[in-house]
Amino acid sequence: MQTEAAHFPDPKHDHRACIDAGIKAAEQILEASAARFTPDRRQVLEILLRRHTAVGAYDIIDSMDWGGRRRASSVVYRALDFLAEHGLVHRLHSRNAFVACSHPDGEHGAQFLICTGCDRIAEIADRKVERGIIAAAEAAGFTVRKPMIEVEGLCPHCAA
Amino acid sequence: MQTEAAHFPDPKHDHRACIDAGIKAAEQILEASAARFTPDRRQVLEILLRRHTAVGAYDIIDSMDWGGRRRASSVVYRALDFLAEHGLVHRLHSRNAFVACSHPDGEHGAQFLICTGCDRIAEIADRKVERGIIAAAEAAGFTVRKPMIEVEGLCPHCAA
DNA sequence: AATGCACTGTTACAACATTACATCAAGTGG
DNA sequence: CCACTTGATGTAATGTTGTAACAGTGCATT
Repeated sequence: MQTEAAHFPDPKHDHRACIDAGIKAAEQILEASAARFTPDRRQVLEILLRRHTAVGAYDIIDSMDWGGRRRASSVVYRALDFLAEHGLVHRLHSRNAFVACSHPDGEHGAQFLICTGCDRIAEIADRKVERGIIAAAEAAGFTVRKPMIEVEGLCPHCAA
Repeated sequence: MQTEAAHFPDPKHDHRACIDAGIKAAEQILEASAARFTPDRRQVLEILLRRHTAVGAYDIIDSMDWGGRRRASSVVYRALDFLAEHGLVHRLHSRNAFVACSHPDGEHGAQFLICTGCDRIAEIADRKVERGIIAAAEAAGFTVRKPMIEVEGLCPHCAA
């Protein structure tokens, strides 16, 4: 895997297109592993794709269109677990919230840049950072399984 | 600041000494900033120092000696907020739990190695990792304010 | 038709965290 | 000594996030 360029899209980018791309990618990935893309799962992913921010589970519930009838939180947590297993969403521990994966290509570690100005998230996958962590851990005899890196700060638009 | 060696102490180390050292360091730091080291605050810090693991707030409450009378959770959260402000404890977001700082020397970023075998935590402060994160963020035009790095894996004793 | 399986829906609850407000104790200036 | 301020404590109530357990449903397979 290459190092991916981090990406804070212009606030006025073609958002419809990036939602469609995310859904399409999900369809392919799920079809490839014979997993079902049910209406709840699709809707949860769409809600996350509609924003470039992290969204709390209960916020997702509020956004679900269930024809007036509100469902229990477990419905959404189940969909999120499923999507996370397939690498389509990530959990942001520092916010207790979830974000759509910006490059859903199977399992991958990731680092998140979280703008405290506009709440938007950029996901990067910098191999150098990952290697640095692994090296520092090894120096302590520690075997890395799952690095979690979440960085708060200001995106280019908010810093300006 | 130098890069600090990560540290998973031998399970049989002189634990009494490392608690005393932590308390003593806290006394100095708090005296220096004219902050009060009240009994609740001292006891919370001691409970965290007694373990090398992250401890949940309600677990701390259960461990407090209040002479039989249980206090409300806010008492402990207040003490934790205070200790965190003074750099004496850190919050582990991936666990919703708290850990005593292993080198309380004023403000510092930190990375945590979390053993999923024995739950013990090692805190490291690797400048190279920190610089790597900052560099990767800068490449996206992102200004780093507060990096959070928590790595799950296996400590030397559990890997063996 | 019977079976098995993945998914759905609901209740109840566990775990984590904050707000609001009353009270208390120590220090300060009158 | 008293009134006042400030920081800390005590408590109840509530808010937020996440799971466990179990019944039901739809559908493909045998």
